[in-house]
Amino acid sequence: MDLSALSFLRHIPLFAHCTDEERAELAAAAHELRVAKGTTLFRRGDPCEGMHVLVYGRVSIVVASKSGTEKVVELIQPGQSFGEAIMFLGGESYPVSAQTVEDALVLFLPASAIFAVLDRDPRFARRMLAGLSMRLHGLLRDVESYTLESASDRVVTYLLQQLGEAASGTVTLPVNKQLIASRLNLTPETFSRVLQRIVEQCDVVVSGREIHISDRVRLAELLKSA
Amino acid sequence: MDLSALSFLRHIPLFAHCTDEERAELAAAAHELRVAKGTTLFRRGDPCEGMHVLVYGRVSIVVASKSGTEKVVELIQPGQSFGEAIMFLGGESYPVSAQTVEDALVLFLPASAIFAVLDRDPRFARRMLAGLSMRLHGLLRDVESYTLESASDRVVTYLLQQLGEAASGTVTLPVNKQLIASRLNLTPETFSRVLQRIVEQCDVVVSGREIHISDRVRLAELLKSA
DNA sequence: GGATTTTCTTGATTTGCATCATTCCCGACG
DNA sequence: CGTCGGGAATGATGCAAATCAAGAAAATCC
Repeated sequence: MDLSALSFLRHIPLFAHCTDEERAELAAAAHELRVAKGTTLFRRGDPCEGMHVLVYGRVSIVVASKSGTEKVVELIQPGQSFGEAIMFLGGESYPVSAQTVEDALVLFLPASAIFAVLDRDPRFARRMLAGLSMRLHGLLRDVESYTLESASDRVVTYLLQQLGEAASGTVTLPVNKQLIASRLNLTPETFSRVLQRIVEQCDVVVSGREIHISDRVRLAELLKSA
Repeated sequence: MDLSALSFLRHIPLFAHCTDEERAELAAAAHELRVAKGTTLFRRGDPCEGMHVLVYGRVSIVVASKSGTEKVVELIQPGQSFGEAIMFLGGESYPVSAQTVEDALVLFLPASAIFAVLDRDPRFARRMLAGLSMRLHGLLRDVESYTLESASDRVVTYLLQQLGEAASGTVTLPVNKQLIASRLNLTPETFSRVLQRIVEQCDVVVSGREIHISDRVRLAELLKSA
């Protein structure tokens, strides 16, 4: 158990620059969770006693309104950590729920272990601060797109972002379209229609979760019309 | 200059538990900015070389879309810090702009000074992590309300939050209604109409920026109808 | 391989909020 | 004192996206 956790940690950006002893210490305290698709790792209101790191699989972070509707606020990819922020607040319970979208391997790191390393290694503290800052930055971008971009702008922005720097290429949606739609704060219906419009106007081809973009610039044109 | 900065820092939560030497060190490096209402402290794209702390006055953090519309993402109150997150990312430029809404006094703390203290005091690192986490939590709540609450729910939620625990009382809007509306992601017109409906249905009285709420529960009722 | 469930698409209709356009209010200031 | 100007209220209209309602297409299961 600890052995594999140890080797995983080495490949997680947040822990990549830790010393071997630090990683060993963390690995010793870690719990490996091998969980099936659809498992809830924690739900809103649960006490938070540590942080999670996703090794493989996908995890969705969702908020639920009292009217029952759920919304994906974040899709966690392998290598990403989640739940740190609540841990640092101390004594707070989770404001969101986390569930696996596929079979997954998750490491759970107890708060005590993290704090122990944190107190003794300022470089780890810096990395942690940078990690939280990046998360914050991401959420800010989300707020920005939710509040002042239109539905189709959000889809285009998302595709361009997934495409990265490349002028053309194929974007593979990490999860099914419903979840992507929720992540972009639109209904599956709207997402479908927007995608269709993009296909018509920007010679983009969609087959299943694969989206082939032949010209990045052509796609970006759609944003200008605003 | 340094003398007053020193005494200010003692009253800022983030620095309240620092040692006197640490605060002295920070104060020595700090710049005091006394700025008039309407001053831009930084704008999107500017390089980030440190963090800001608001001593008095109000500061609005805004994002701007390419179509020219601006949106308030956060209203900074005295005692709050802002701009740390970008500092920790290192070498990034601001994704938002900050401007004063009233005459204000702002402390600017260069990154080097913060990092110096950070590297030597793990307790300060923890406080900083907690601070960022709280910010993150706040943004998450914003995302939640933008995406799954209606306009009137957002207003009610805001009022209840400002009211705090009290069963009744007066909420004073920190800035004018246009900015509050923007902060809640609605137009001034809609804000006005929603307020009016609240006045009619929940015996709430509005006079200028003062909002008298006679019964918290009565106000909260409006949320249930969803 | 066919049946059943889930996911995705497509169409018709509704609606909440923005937008546009006035008007009203109140403090500032000559 | 009047008038000017930004902030706020109110009314009429438009529109983007949600909702409702079926189908079509995949994926999953026996």
